[in-house]
Amino acid sequence: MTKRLKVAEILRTEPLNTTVQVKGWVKAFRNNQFLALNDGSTSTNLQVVVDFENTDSAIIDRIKFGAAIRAQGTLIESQGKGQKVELKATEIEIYGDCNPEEFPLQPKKQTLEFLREHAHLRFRTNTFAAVFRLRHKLAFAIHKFFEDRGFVYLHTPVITASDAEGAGEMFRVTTLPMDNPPRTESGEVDFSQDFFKRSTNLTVSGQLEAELGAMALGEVYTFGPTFRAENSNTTRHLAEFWMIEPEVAFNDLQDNMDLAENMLRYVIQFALEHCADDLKILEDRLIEEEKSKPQDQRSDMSLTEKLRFVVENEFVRLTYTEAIDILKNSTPNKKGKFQYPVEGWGTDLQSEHERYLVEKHFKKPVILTNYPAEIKAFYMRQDEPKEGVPGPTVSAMDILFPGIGEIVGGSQREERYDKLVRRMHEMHIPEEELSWYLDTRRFGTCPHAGFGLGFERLVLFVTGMTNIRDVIAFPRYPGSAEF
RNA sequence: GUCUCAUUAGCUCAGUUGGUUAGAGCAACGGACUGUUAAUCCGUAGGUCCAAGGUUCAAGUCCUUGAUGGGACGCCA
Repeated sequence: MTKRLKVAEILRTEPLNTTVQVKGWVKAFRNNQFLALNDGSTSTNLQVVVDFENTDSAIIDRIKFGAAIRAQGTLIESQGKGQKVELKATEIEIYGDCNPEEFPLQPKKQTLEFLREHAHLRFRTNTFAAVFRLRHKLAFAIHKFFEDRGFVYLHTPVITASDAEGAGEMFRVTTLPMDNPPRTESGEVDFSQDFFKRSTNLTVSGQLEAELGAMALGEVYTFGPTFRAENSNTTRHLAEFWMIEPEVAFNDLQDNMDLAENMLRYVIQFALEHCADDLKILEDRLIEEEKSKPQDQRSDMSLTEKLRFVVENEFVRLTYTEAIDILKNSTPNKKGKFQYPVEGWGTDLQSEHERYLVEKHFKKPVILTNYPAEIKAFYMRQDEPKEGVPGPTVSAMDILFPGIGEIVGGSQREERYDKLVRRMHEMHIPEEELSWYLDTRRFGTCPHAGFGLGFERLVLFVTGMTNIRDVIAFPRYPGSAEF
């Protein structure tokens, strides 16, 4: 019995003149003879040469695009150009037929929009196979990065009772009957009769729980699904996405920036080292896609050049106040080219402003820090007043990437109990609901910092895909929860 | 949620100022060829022109409403 080998292993070890067995799916069948076989282990296909004169024609007829087959024979040096080795098949077995008249995919270019509507089949295309192998490697690289640095992977709950985090609209979790829920005397839904005896939601962030872990384990991170019920319809938002949230005791804002920047550079470097084949597929796809764009809208770097550039160059770090100055004096602002003119200090930056800073002014990733307290979350550490800064700021940081915008959002946390509680009152956040969170500040509080990284946004950047719905297997967004 | 563009064959798209029988490339199918690599050559089949209403002698084409999809913006990761 010949052991089955994966295509990736065959191409790596090239066991010439031995009998090998492969199993996979037909990607092409030319000339009744040349079968391109892919088993998912690599983007490269194995050429299987079928002896059509000595193979049952009933079998030959069933070798169709998409069919699952087994092939066995001798691995030889390729007699043709285009590949080093090929399998001279003596046995072909069909596991699963694939009727070309019914199969939605075709051996030709298909648009991402079409494939999105057939998301259950799109793994079978070169592009999506490459995207999902890369997604896996990036997830692995993130775990390795933190493991190598002594972090503890903390699993924070998916169902939470807190609705005070303020990160966005939440999906409610309940087992109460929707048509006739129990009501209190005042007529409100009586959640004390619900499964958890209180109102619960899907988590919008594991940060607050991660902070609890960091207060004893020192360095923790979360990596799990996160849910936002915002009605966001963009190429960079999902209702269900995966987020990585490190939280580190005794780190300040500078440490936090270093950690985020090192992590991003590490995982991108990891992809460059371990996913060259898949990156090549995606790079070629991008070049092909950009051919239809006018010259001035094409990127001046290829995908891998862009990734190398990020790995080799330090991110630019500047404060919100400095960014406002640059934007105020920028050519587009003076010429009235911004849809939202930069008027003064204190308002949030629009995405056109972020894009200008990253893509035009600095032309590299940018870390913006020390935002106005007004526009940021309650738990961010309040800065000391500083000359030249018009209002109170917090030790926040956002990392902006070209083409993606905000990929990381984080801060040094407010560890001072009094200041934190005062801020919660100002922002009308009920203290009693977060008493467990405030306990961290009451018992052995310490400076600490953390951030959230949107995993799909990272995958977007590394794969060069442009719609976030194409880097998660089964995307959830307003009006869509298919599959 | 707002704005905007689109919807014609399995896919990607043409379709003129409203006018006879709606076209192409690719894919599929049949055949030829048999060392191909986006194979090639010959042939065949394939249409509720998104839906409903309206204008008109006449609507794929114009108008209204809706559905679906793309993009931009806002919210953010």
